[in-house]
Parts: sequence; C-alpha cells; structure tokens
Amino acid sequence: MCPTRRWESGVPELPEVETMRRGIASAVGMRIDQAVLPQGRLRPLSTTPSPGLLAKQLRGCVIEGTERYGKRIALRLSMSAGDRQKEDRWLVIEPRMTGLLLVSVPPTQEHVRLRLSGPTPAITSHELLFWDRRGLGTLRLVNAKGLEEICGEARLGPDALMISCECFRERLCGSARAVKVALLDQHAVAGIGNLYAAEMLFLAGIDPRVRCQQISRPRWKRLHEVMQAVLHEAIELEGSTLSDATYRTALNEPGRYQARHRVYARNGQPCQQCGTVVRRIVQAQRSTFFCPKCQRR
DNA sequence: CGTTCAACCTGGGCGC
DNA sequence: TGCGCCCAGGTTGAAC
Repeated sequence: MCPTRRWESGVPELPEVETMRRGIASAVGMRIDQAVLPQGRLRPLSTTPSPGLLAKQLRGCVIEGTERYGKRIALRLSMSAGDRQKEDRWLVIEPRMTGLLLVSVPPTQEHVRLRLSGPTPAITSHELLFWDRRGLGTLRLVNAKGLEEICGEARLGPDALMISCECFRERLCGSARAVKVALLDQHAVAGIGNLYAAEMLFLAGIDPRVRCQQISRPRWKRLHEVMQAVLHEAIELEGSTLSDATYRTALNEPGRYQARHRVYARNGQPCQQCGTVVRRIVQAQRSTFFCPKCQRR
C-alpha cells in the first residue's frame, strides 16, 4: 500500500458535532424569521415532505436550546406566541459526511467581509447555515415522540461521553465482533466514528482485531478511560480537520486535534511511541490504522 | 447473531 | 493535459 496515499476525511464525529453545538450557542433565544432550504438536496426528509414545507414550518419558531445525541444535533424549537397550543418540536440535524453548521460572525475591526457566491457559503449577519457539500446530511423536524424514535435509547446507545465504565463494558463485552467494528456501532455506544476509534484503541494498547469477548475487565476500564479522555481533548481542540474541504467549526475555522493523531491516516509512517510502521487494514469496509507493536491482542 | 454489500454523494488522487 | 476510475465514511436496509 502506497504510504503517501492520503486517507484524509475528517468527518463529524462526537467531538466535531459537540463543537458545532457549542458554536451555535449564539443562536439560542433567537427567532427564525425565514428559512431558506435548497430544493432537491437534504434527501431523506421522511417526516417533512418537502424542503418548502419544512421552511414554512420553521418560520416563526424560537430556538430554545441545543442538544446532542451521538453525532446528531437537535435544536429545541418552540412555536411563536400565536401558536402556543402547539407542542415543542426538535430540528434534528445529522451532518453525516460533510454537513456543516455555521453561524454568522459579527463584524469587528479585524474582519474584512467580502460577500461572495460560489462553492463556499456566503455568510451574512444573524444567520445559521447548514451547508453540506455532498448532500448526504439530513434535517428532520419532529415532535417529542419522533425525537425519542430517532435519538432515543432504542435507536442510539448511551452517549460515549456520558456512559459509565460498567455500562460501556456490559454493552460491548458479549459481542463476538472485532472491538474496532463494535465501537462504531451507534446502537451500542453513540458518537464514535472511524477516526476516534483508531485513536482510542491505540492509546488503550488494544489490537483493533480483538473480539470484544476476549477483552479483560481491566482493559475495558482502560479503554473507557482513554475513550473519554480522547473525546474531551478533541472537543477542547475543536475537532479534527484533515483537509480544507471537510469539517470546520461554526466560525468556519479548522479544528486542531489532527496534530494529536497517533495512527489515523499515518500508515507507512513510524509509530511515534515505538518506531514500528503504522499499518492500515480494512474492517467492515472501513480503513483501520494501528501500530502492530503497541497494540496487543 | 453477525457479516457483507449496495446506495446515497462529491472532489481529490492516481493510472493510463 | 485529461478522461475516468477509485476511494474516503455515517447511516440504512437487504441479503445471506
């Protein structure tokens, strides 16, 4: 395998989505005066028949708060005063591969603002933008029951940042699957994607091919610790941006956790800990990166 | 139960 | 220089 090949993606996983959620805090308390949705994008709008209707339903709603469920963001919306009899709704945003949430940046002395059109979205004041280059992301407007159906525990496992060590182990330890594959299962634990799975397994010293059943209790404890440490550190550094075409913060800036990557996309390069060449294998049709010496069965 | 595969997409890398 | 194929990965759903 050519070591120079760039396995760069940098898609929104838990740290990136949490950074987006924190980044749009300025929109909380604001009313949606107008929603403009592109026609023919944002594919599976299962609970909202068309972008036009969704735009109509959003108009007048007040953004009351933001929540995150794994890799999804839910904006809690209340109806405007005239519609007070209606129940709260949630706009559930799933960025998937290339979805971005951006807020307008109040102009300051340091900014030169050029309003342009083209491949990047033009940002104007007091706007919240969802921009998705590849159009795989989804927006769904649901009530409390709908939120439970798509983000509840029947659908998503406990959030990786919140889950206790015991619960984490119990949900995974009986599985015959390779631990790397199991970590990506959002029904088991929500929020982990391909990049952070590789990083946490490296730090825990666990071979990604080991079956969950074969992992000892102390190693589950270690994995749980490094999982939460990695996710917290990645949130502090506002996520990972591996090429300028992918993830950005809500202020359209790159994340900084990529400087901390130990194995992801480093195949062919020496392990920073032992010098062994980092390997790339494929598990469940996804790239897995690991150090064959530091990570043991 | 677990896995494999295809589909949804675009843009960058690479072979020819 | 350029055409066309391959590939990244989150999620779903079907087939085995």
